Amino acid sequence: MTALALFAENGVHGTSLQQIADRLGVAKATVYHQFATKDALIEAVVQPAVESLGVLLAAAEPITDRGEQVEVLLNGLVDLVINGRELSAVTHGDPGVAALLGSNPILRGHGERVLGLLLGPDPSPSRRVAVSMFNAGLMLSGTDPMVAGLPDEDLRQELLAGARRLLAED
Amino acid sequence: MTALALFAENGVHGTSLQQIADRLGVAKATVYHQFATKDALIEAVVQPAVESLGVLLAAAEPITDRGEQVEVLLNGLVDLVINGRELSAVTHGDPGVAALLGSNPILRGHGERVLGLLLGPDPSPSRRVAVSMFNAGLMLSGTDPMVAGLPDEDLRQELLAGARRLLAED
DNA sequence: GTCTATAAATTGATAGAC
DNA sequence: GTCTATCAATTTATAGAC
Repeated sequence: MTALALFAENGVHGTSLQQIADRLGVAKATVYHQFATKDALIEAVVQPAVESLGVLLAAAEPITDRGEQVEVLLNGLVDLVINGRELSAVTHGDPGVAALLGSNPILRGHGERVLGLLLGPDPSPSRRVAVSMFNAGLMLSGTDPMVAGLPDEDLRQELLAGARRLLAED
Repeated sequence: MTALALFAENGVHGTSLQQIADRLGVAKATVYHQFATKDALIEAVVQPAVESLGVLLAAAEPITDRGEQVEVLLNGLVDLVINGRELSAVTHGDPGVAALLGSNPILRGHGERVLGLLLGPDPSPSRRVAVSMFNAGLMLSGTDPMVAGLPDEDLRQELLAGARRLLAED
């Protein structure tokens, strides 16, 4: 999707349908023919990642061994970021987007389930901060120019290594 | 500054001068009397942090012992986040803001100096990713609702602990 | 310094021809 | 399906009275 690139560049609020239409080389009304509203377009951009996240959660939640569960989750989350470097930054960047996505009950539920699994039962303040840092760090590193040149596989392994250091169970 | 709270809530692009004026209880023209443009207002909001960062850099850069230098820098950066939880999220959240701040040569320079010190000489890909994760994690954790309830001093220590785990020198 | 009023441009969104 | 034309609302920003 072309809209995603613009969202990543200028933020969702900073991207007008006119800009999207211009870059697509079509008229603004053409965009409105496919998406009823701007919010619908945003949701369409986000949807594939939401579904992937749902699959990952369904796979991780039944795992009873805590260490293995976290490991599966971390691997899956890193893969999601690698497969869509731009998207993750968009969803975590603009506070306005966070509010809009928070109104989507499915995505909201997924976010809470991910955090619930990472936090574990009865999380300490220490773990809360570690999970928070991991969450932000993972999502925004995907588009950080500082690591933009790294091949996918290298970035994958380094993100995993960082996550393990940050989230090492006490 | 009242504008900061709104920026943190809705993003910079998502906050109009009308909203700012309304919350301040004054007319829009009154805001324009103090700040020539919206960009000038944004820069004014950011400026105190820029100056603090400059002081921190001036203190850290002359330190010759590498371990001590990083330690001073981490402590200072965490303090900056604690002292302005909202601001750091604003500056790192909206991609549009990042672009605007990137056009400010002073802030741009400060950012590069911080990263340069954290990366150290001839940084490995591994270190680049770790620094990137730390950077994003530190800045966005300041406003994460998950840690919003923590007292400043607790958050301070936990952020430092996370930073040290993430950035432990090889 | 603060206000009302307004300008000029852009926004999200719609109507209707082809 | 894509276009031109247009709507009402909102945006940044300015002019000028008090």
